[in-house]
Amino acid sequence: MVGDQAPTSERSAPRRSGLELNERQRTVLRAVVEDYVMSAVPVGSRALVDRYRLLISSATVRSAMAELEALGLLSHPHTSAGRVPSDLGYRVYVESLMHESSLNDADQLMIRHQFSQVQLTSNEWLRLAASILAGSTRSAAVVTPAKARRARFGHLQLVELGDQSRLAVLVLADGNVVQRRLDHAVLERTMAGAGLDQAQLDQAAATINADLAGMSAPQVRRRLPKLAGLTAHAAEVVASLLEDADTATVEEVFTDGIGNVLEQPEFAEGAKMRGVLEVLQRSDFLEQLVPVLARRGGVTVIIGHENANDAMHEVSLVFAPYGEPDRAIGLLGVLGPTRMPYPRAIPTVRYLATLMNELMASHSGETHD
Amino acid sequence: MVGDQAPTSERSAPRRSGLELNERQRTVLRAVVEDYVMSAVPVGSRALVDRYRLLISSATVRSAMAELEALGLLSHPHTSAGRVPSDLGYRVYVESLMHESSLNDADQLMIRHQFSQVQLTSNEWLRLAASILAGSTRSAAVVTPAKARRARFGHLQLVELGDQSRLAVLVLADGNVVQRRLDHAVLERTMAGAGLDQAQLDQAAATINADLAGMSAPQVRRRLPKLAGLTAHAAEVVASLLEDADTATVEEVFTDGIGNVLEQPEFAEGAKMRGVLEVLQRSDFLEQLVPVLARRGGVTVIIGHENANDAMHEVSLVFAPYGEPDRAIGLLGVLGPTRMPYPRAIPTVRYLATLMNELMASHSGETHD
DNA sequence: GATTAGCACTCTCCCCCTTAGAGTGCTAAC
DNA sequence: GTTAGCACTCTAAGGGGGAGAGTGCTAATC
Repeated sequence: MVGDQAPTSERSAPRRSGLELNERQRTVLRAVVEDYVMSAVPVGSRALVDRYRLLISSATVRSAMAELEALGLLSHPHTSAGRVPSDLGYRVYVESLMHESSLNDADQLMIRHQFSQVQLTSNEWLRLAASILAGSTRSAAVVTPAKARRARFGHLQLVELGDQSRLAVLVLADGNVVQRRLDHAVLERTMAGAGLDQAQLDQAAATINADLAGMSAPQVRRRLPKLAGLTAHAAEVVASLLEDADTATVEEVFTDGIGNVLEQPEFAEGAKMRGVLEVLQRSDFLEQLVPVLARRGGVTVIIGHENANDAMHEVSLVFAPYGEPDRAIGLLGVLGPTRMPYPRAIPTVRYLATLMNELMASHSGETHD
Repeated sequence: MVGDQAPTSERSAPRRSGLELNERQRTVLRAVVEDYVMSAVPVGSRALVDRYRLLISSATVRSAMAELEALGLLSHPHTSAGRVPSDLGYRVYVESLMHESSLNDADQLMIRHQFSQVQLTSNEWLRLAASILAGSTRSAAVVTPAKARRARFGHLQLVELGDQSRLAVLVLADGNVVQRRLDHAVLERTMAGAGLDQAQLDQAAATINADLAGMSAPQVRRRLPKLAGLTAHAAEVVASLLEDADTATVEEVFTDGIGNVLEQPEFAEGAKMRGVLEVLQRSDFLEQLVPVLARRGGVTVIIGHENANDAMHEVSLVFAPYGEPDRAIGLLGVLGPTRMPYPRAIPTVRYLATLMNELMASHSGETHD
């Protein structure tokens, strides 16, 4: 179920055996995590008893804490400071201690309302989703557009713009649209100087639309030798566009709320955030995450060192795929310090993923329609 | 030349009279700025003499510094620290002290080479431009897509996708492409349940293409009552898309190198960057900047408090418009601490703006072709 | 008359020390 | 098993006290 060679080593359940916690340990761990998430200050036994009205003494809490530390769930910044959850501690909390509720109705309504006010452009959805995620979790939000794993031909349109420039607009089977201006020097050469009008372009496009329906880039390539003239040239462009779509790292990533993270004490020195930002912007990090998360489905939480990428060792990701498995898949989620309000983030991410699914379904055509 | 009600109060020349600096003052100011830009440490008279081999004593430098301070060009963090340039000091430096060279040939070649390796998609250009700007100036780069001030109809295509969903693809006169899925419930109602095939869609699109050529949103609106059926519905969609394009804040802003800025000592505490990021992402800040910069042309430098936006008081912008004045205008530039390497940033921004112009021109069709 | 050497003065930065306080771990009593 | 008590540890905060960098002024110099 969990890929072995996955780029991230997240786990979905506390699979280590000796991790049966007794009720007291569970209570203490839960309280430590929740207190630390709120306050960002290492939490001591005394404070815990006071704040959570535990009906036991601080000494008892201390011994429970010592046990939890031995299990690797808590750690000690130094001898005489309070306890801090380890990555594993958060993991156990997320898996089995957290009170996870679905998003309350008021929030759901508010979110739906915001979506209803926006035009039906998918980019606007993505931006809005990022904005809502960021605002609601006080973390950084990341949303990638849904795209098919392998781009397939949908529909081509060749447009003669007023001033002799030409544009190829390719609608992919997954509904995304890519475009490219045509180098008209090349075009004219192809046509041996013959003038091109819209009718000719339309005809070429029609031929191609009939010929290449549903094809992937390699399939179009194989078809190329059978074509000639303008049609061949256009098919060449189609192949190239499909290849671009295949190889492109997730093209546009919508982020929001990076400032939220910069405000967290963990990232008070801004330089710490640098590596994270770079990984997010430049590398194929998200691209690699897509198939992993898609396979798992639902919300995946990746905590600190569970992330194989070094730059991400101090942050947690709460992500979910959205879209239709074999059609177009995108990712959305939040990124923040490991000290993240998981009970808030997880339902929010889950809700937004289902919402995006709904939106995509209702506006992209149910197949049984 | 400089707009009075412009959202930013940048100036293009040191217009205050009593600002005739003598040669010594100029030398000292230049040295202070350059030293401070490099080191980020307030610079003292002694260090200046040593490092810049000035053939005068530190006492002389001190008196020159005192004069510059009286003029408001330098300031004193505290009694016994070195001098730091004020915003005005940087302004004078940029206007009349800086040795501005154009970008050296090697860099130019390197940049061109990178562009030549990228497919002819305008989004890729923008991303690449941001990446180059960020890397080359060690600041944050911002690039907005070129778009027309007022969107005009270019070419409409209605696509029947395989699964009964329909897509309107509108090519604007400025070459940008916007799309919208059509709500087929509405469509079916319009057509009174009649099935729609691609031929009908093509015909409607053809009618509209002939009818609406070059129109802006209000013009299309006025034309609406004269249309009926599918054509009217499509024209309605066109109008709505044009209005979206008009009112949209700059949709996608490509940024890169935010981490560069977070590394600067000025922004060591990450929270300082928060306001800047928010202004950049959320507000219509850049949108408002477009007409101002377009009117001025060339590279505009906005230093610290010259920026009317409070959040931007600790950063400088070096920006230039690109594109064709009456067609489609975009912005590109860098954002960093006021302590910015202007002599590097300005030529780089200028070069990239001209390069983008070239790219747009060569791929969008010269009108005399 | 501009420039410079000399000097007193100021202020930050850093190091060190001390103290207060929070928190622990252990032990013995309950 | 739980708890009170206590000694111990470690940090964080505050307070000198130089050291050093830098200034501004004045008087001497070119």
